[in-house]
Amino acid sequence: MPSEFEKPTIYEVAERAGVSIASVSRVLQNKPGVSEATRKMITSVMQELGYVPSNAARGLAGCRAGIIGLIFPDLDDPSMESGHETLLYFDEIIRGAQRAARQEGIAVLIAATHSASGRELALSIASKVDGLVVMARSVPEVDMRSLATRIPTVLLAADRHISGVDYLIADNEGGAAAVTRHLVEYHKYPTVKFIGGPSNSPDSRARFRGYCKALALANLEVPKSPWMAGDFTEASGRRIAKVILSKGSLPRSVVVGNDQMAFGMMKVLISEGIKVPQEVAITGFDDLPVARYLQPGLTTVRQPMRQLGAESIRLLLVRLGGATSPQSVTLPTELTLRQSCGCVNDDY
Amino acid sequence: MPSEFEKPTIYEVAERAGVSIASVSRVLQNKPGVSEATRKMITSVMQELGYVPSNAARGLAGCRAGIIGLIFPDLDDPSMESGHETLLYFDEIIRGAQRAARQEGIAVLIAATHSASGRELALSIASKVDGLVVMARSVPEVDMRSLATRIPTVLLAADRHISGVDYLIADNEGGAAAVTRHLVEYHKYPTVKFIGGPSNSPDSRARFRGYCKALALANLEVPKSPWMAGDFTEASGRRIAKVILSKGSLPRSVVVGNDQMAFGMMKVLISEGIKVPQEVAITGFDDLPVARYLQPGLTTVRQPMRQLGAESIRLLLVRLGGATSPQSVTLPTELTLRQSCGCVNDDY
DNA sequence: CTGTTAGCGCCTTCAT
DNA sequence: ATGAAGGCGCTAACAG
Repeated sequence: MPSEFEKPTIYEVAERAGVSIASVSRVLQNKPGVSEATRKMITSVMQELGYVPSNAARGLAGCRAGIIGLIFPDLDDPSMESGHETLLYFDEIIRGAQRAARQEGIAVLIAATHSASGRELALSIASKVDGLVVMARSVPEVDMRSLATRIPTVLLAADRHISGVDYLIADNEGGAAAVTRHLVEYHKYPTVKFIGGPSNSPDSRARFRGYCKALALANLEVPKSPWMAGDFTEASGRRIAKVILSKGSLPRSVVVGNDQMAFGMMKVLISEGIKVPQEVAITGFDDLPVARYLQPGLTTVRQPMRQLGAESIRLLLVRLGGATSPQSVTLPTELTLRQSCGCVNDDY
Repeated sequence: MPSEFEKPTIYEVAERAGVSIASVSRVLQNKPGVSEATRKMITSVMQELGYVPSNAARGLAGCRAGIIGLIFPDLDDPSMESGHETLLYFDEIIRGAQRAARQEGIAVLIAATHSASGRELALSIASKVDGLVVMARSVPEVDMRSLATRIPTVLLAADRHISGVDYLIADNEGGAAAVTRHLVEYHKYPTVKFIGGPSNSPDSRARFRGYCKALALANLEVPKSPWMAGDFTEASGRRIAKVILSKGSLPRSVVVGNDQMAFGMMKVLISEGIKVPQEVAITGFDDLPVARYLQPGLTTVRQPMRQLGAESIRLLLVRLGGATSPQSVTLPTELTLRQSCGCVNDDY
């Protein structure tokens, strides 16, 4: 404990102000029961001393820690040439959460669960925070269940398997249905294939459902399962594109489960001389920042990532405020037309 | 306190194990003085109860909170069409820090200082963490000074004005010199202009210095100040490009202070029919993920953002471990050649 | 309106 | 090797 950093305590403030710690505490929390005079007096002493209440002590004394934990899977695929790709999506959510939290005066703790460590990390985090926002697939379901009994939790983009937690999801089904319909009805492409993500991803499954619904609505044949599937990484998109190329014939259009895979596919296809969208139309899902910079611009479904983050905090606060029953919220998605679907839309 | 969430305490564990809390505490910290038998016994009881020590209590009892705070400026410019742009840079640093922290078993609290709030937020954060990593320009220097006396701090990308804190910087000067030299010596462009960022940005200043050094080394005329300057946003890059266009004549090449401004400039120039790099060569600084997706790919200087994040944690831990004197570390940057400088490098 | 007094959960001597 | 007791800084009843 090499601490040259001596922080003043509530006692010093009280003594210096000639009052009891109770009054100081009251002032700290803007509670009634203090005369305006002494309140001012105390306030000024706090300023003078540069007093900052110890969060630990507060937490212990029964109050909240004033911290919310965000848990995300650490999806970074070391096989990727640059580790950048997976970040964007979560980072946007984190940013949204961070801002909402700050408005409420509470801090945000972030934690990425390295594949294995799930349980351990989650518990360690849980002991430091008042509530948890957990991204689907970052904590094994068993552990999630036990976690949820210890601490208020909001699950992001997850299926509703666990009771007693709040759920927050983007309208994957609707979004996927919208792009599919666009391809089918507007562009009238003869074939529209679907490329899924990990089979255990609720997002991927919901998007596939939306795709199927759109097909059914157009009286087209509805497949039982995705045409092909990757793992939501750009690398898997590249792999899939190569498999497709080796098949000889190309589908006229393909709805890809997320942007990253769509990136990978487009790269490979274009580098092999295939024209996008003239020969194959491609759409993504998420609307990552990069989507608009691609050549051609990627038509995709925009997830309200910031809002997801912000809303998750709101839900948690409601819960912490003593909410009766957990909620389940779905945020809308939005079809974003660029050029990769065949539209001539100019994005700039 | 609508808490149906009952967490077991060290007392429950002790009672259930038929020992005193002291022993439990010893086990918790892997301290000697406990027989192997009781140690096992206690451990199993903890498992059984799903016991997790309260971080607040620990903090209070003199130990550390096990949390490090990251403070960044919330640069999001509402005037930008999409708020994405500013994120990438910080997010990478955060990611790096987050990982390094997790390896050390400590958590990371992130906070973005909304323009005004600086001081307040910083203090609130400071009470929750053991140490602080602060990005330049996120906290006013006065406040930073007082903060630094209360809590161990690492300053990122900041000038060394404050004593008693650690400094961590990327080699901006060297990087800028390297691109400039590339333009001058390799491409032999007759003119090489420099576009700066905010005048109060240490990064911007250092990069300008590097640019000047390279010019001097080539016996070229060295300007007193940047040719023009923006505020590091894409929007300011667009504005600058328009100004340049209105001048009539274009410089053959320009070293831009960061990637975002370079993006903005390229967009405008290209949309006005100017050929990059045939008519104007452009380089950036940072190597944001998007840089490689642009047409043409942006030649830039790569900052080791992840490493910056990781290293900042390491420095802080050294300090928390009772380091004698604060350090000052500079991480190398790397010239990344793509097409916007005139190279024919194929990045895929 | 103000002060007193218990704890909160854990760590840490000091005894045993 | 183990247990008992005090205290960390603060909040939350209670008394005055």
